[in-house]
Amino acid sequence: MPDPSPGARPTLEAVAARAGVSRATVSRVVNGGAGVRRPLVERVRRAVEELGYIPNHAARTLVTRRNGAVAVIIAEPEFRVFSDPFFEQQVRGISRELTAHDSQLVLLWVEGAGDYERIARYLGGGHVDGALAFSVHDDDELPSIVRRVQVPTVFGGRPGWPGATGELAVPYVDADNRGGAREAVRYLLAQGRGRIAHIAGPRDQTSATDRLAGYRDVLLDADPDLVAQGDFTEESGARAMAELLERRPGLDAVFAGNDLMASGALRVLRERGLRVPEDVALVGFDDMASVAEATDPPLTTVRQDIEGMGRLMVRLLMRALHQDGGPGAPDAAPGSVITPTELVRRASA
Amino acid sequence: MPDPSPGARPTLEAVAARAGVSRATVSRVVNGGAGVRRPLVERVRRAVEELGYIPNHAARTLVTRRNGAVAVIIAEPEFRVFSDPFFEQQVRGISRELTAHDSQLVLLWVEGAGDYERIARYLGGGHVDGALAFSVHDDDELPSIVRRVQVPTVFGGRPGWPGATGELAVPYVDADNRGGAREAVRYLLAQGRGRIAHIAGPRDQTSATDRLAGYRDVLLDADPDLVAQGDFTEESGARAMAELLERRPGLDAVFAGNDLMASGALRVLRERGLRVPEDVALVGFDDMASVAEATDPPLTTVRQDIEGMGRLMVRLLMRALHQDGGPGAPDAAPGSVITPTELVRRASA
DNA sequence: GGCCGTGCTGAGAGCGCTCTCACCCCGGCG
DNA sequence: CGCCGGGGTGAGAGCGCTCTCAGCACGGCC
Repeated sequence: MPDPSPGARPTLEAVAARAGVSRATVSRVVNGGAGVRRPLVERVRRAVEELGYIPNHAARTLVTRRNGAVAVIIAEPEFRVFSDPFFEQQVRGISRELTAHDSQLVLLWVEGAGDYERIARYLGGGHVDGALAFSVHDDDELPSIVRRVQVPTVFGGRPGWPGATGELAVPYVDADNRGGAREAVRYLLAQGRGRIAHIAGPRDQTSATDRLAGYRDVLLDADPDLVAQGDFTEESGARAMAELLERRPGLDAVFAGNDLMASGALRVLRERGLRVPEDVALVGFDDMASVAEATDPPLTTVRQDIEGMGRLMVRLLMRALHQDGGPGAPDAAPGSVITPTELVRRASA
Repeated sequence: MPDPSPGARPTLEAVAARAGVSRATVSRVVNGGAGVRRPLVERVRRAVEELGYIPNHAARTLVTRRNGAVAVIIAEPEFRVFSDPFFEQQVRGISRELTAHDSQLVLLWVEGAGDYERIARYLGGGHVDGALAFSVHDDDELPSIVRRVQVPTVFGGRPGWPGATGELAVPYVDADNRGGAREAVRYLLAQGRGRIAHIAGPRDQTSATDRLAGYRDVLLDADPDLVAQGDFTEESGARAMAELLERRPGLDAVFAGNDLMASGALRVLRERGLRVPEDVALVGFDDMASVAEATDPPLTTVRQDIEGMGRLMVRLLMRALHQDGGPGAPDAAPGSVITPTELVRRASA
């Protein structure tokens, strides 16, 4: 009875008819009900309920030019993308915050370099209100694409391409890698450690170079041989540790660029019969639960609120979106945000 | 010059005007150009090019009732969802196939039990053409929801709830777990192994119970003490192996429910001084690269084409979608598909 | 040579919604 | 008591596209 033709979804029109009001009034009620008298609101609400009315998204988008969807762009540089627990947490934060903003998450998986054309077309097609992108490489086309198609975009991780701080700047959210690194090193210093080594992450990722910079900020005249190169993998951490031990056997502390490398370093340290933290104190970065808490001894490390960063990316984007929305405001670029880190003391240092 | 007002995207109308044809003709060309004379097609194409015309998705959806989007529903039972390499590969397959079908992937992350209401509303709102869901638990609400809101849905993994083979059946894609298990056990048999143990995965996942069933298919009168319970984690594999060794020290082969458990079992085997495969042959399942190739010795295991399964899920869904599309065909449920597995011989057996 | 396909093209009617106005009704004021 | 102003409501014009159907030109047939 409430639904005359079972196949067809009820429209605004149907609700209006049932409630005995105009389409406009129903629309107002559905969108918050501001400026509609109480009894009418009630009546419309009831009609919506009875008919099981659900607004047609496409129709709404057609006129409002908003589609309540945000693209999350994943450029796959290597094998692990998803499997990165880091990424999972970030996406979770994004998903949650998006839900809170009544928006959907559209996943755009870039399938290699040739695929950017497709991405550009999609982004340019106005299918999404904005986009979120991750730690793009320095030569990535993404920044120029989003600029060209004018899609508000927030990046995860500080971009490192030349000019990223100037005219090619993009809004981003990143942890305070440099500050966190400084804190870690200062902590080691405070523990009385004198020869603090660093295992650095890949040179083309700002998260790695920023941490290295933080290390140098504190240890202004650090012995260059106390810095070894890794690539954020466990394996590379082990290799770097071995190298370090060979070059500077007397080192008494290691600040690793991330937990994975710290874990590799720890393995080598124990193999060589060095006690942690007695002989060598060890600090990681990330506070990746599956690693930092699982090692023996558990890792003292620098925590960053990854899920929070995801949420923040969305919030930044939403702010930019609501600020103007319409075209003609080419530079409503949301500002970037650096989120604080926190030293988590466990047993390794 | 081609673009009079820089802010505004060109519409069909604009293209029509520029090409000197009607909107209808432009529409025809944009959608394939069937039934339009050659020269006109060219002219329209050129106009599209010059204006940089991109069809408005919302407008199209409004009339066609198709939105070129498919929801991927992730119900998060435990911590790792994304981080599961299994899942990553599946999503990659889905993403690729969806792209081939010109569709988008909308990620729906279920945030706990109370969140199903939101999911139902979204699915019911006709925002997506169909949905893809994964290895739902037996008491999951998802199947009943998609049934209620009538959204064509394909499941990944054979559902195990009561009635799943009858009136509550849903279309799914799964690997031939049972057949693969049979092959693995037969292989062990052919190697002359007589006391073959099994480390089973969680009882509430059909992938695990199917593998156990396959094991039993071959070893009809298997000693019940040769089966130990695990939960698909490395740790549980180690525990189960220890148990097995205690109960039946004379076992000469182990078929583990997945590679992770096999890896755990391998660890324990070596700790006890047992040689693999000389003393105990070991076979895993999944052929998860990061595990099966990394162990020492590398694992003989049963491979399943995970990415292919993802693609298949999409293909099944698309078939159901194109088959009818409109309402009124309540039971256009696509059939299920079981994909073959393959035994990969490495050094562990 | 007239008639009927056949093949293209264009006109126009929506799809379901939002949003601007015009309108109406009422209270307050002159 | 008439007039003005303001809050509440409805009418109607689109948003950009698809799709049906009418119309037109052309060729083959009787």
